[in-house]
Amino acid sequence: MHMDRASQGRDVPLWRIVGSHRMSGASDTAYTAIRSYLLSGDAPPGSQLTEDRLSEISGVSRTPVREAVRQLESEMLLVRSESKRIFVADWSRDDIDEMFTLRQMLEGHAAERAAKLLGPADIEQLEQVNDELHQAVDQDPPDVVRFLDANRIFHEIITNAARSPRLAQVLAMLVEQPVVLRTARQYSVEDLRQSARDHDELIAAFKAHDAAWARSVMGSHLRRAFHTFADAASDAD
Amino acid sequence: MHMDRASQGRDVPLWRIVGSHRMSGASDTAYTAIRSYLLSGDAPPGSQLTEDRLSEISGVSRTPVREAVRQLESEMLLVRSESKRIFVADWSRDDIDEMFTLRQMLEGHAAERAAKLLGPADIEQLEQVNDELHQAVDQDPPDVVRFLDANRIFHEIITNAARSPRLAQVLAMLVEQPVVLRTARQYSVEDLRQSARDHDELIAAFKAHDAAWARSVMGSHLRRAFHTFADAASDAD
DNA sequence: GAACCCTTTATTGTATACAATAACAGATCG
DNA sequence: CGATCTGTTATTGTATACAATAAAGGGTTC
Repeated sequence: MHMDRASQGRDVPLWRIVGSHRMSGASDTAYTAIRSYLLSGDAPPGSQLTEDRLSEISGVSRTPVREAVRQLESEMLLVRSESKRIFVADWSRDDIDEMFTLRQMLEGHAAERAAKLLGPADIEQLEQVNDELHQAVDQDPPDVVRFLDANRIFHEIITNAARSPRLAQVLAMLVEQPVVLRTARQYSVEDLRQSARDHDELIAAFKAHDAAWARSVMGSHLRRAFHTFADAASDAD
Repeated sequence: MHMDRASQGRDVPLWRIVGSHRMSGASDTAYTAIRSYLLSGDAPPGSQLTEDRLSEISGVSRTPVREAVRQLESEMLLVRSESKRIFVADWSRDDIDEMFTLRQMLEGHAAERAAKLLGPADIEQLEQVNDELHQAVDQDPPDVVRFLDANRIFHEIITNAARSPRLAQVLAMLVEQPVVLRTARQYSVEDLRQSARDHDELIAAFKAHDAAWARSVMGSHLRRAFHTFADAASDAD
C-alpha cells in the first residue's frame, strides 16, 4: 500500500506538514530562540538588543546570532538604527495596514495560481487543515493558538501551491507580526467563524478551479482580517 | 539660496541620487565585488562558488563574504544546494516571467501610491532622470549601460515615493537579473524608445495625480519589457 | 549652564582557527 | 561489473580574539 501526499501527513503534527524552516545547527537555535522571545511579548517594541544579549538568550555564540538577526531583520521583527544597533521592531497601525495590503496582492495572486494548479489531494489537505481550524473555533473557549497555527498552514499550502519560489520567498517576509498575534487573543468568536467560512469559500473556489473567485475571496479575507485586527487593537487602548 | 531636493542632486553622479546601499566596510566590498562578478557574465549560471573563492575575489575574509552571500541569496543571484553549497542562480524563462509578473503587481501598486504622494520637486527629478534616459537612447550607438542605470534609478524613485519600507524591501529582492541585463544589449532602438515613451506617460500620469493611469502604464511597461526580453533571448539561441 | 573636546565604555565588524558535515575516490566484497 | 564501505578531501558552520566605530560620560572653558 503506497502513501500518497494526502495520507502522508495524517499522523504527524499539523505544524510539521508545511515545514519551510531547516531545523538544525546553532543558527537555527538562535533564530528559533530569538523569534520566540520576540513573539512572547517580553521584548518591548523599540527597545534595544545587543548581539551579546541575544547570544546569552539563545546559548550560542555571536556568529550564528548575527545570521539569525539578519533573517529576523528581513522578516522585519528587528530593525537597525543608523549606527547598526539592533532594536525590536515597532509597527504602527499604518505599517500593519500596508503589510496586509501587500499580502492581499501577493496571496491573491497565489490563490489565483493555486486555483489552476491544486490537485484533489492538495484540496483534501486544505480541507483537513480547515477542519482543524473549525474545531479550534468551536471549542469552548476557542483555542486561538491552535486557530493561528492552522490558519498559517492553510495559507502556506496555498502559497506553495502557486509554485513560484520567488513569490514564496517574498511572502515569507510578510509573516504575522507580534502585535497581530497578541491582538488575535481578543478576537470575537464571530470573527474567527467568519475567517473559517472564508476558508470554506476559498476551498469551494479551488474545487471549481475559478481563479478570479479565489483571488477575490482571498482579497476580502485578508482585508477583513486587517480591520478585525485594527478594531481589536483600538479596543485594547 | 536654499537647496531643495531637486537641485541637491544636480551636480552629483546620477547613480548617487538614489542610494539605498550603505557603502563602507568589508561586507559591502564583498557584496559589490561578488555582484559585479555575477553581473559580468564570467560566472556561468549553475556553477558552484565557494566562500574561499569569493573571499579571494573580493579580498576580504570569509566572514563578510558570508554576509554578502546571504544578501545575494535574498536577491536570488545566488542559490544554495540541499547541502548549503553556493551556486550561481540559473533563471529559466518562466522564472523571469514570474519575476516580471511580481514586479508588475508591486510596482503597479507603488506607482498608484506615488501618483498621490509625489510632489513637484520629485516629478522634476523624474523628468531629469528620464532626460538622461532619452539621451542614452538617442546616442549613436545607444548607450545601453547608461540607459539601464537611468532606468533603474527612475523605478527606484517611484518605489521610494510610495513611502512603504516593506514594499521597497520586497522589491529590492526582485532586481534585474544578469540574464536580463545581458540580453538588454541587443534590444532594438525602437524597444528602448518605447521604454522611454512609457516613462514619459508615467510622468504625465503622476502630474495628473491619476493613480489608476499610473498603475496601468506601469503594468504594460513591465509586461512589454518581459516580452522584449523573451524575444531577444530567443533570438540569441 | 551650555557647548566643546577628550577619555572611556559599549557595540558591532572582521579575521582566523577549529569543528562538523557533505562530497569524492578508491578499495573490497558480492 | 556494481554496490557499498571507508578514509580523505572540500566546504560550510561556529567560537573567539581582536579591530573599528559609535555612544556615553566628565571635565573644561567661555
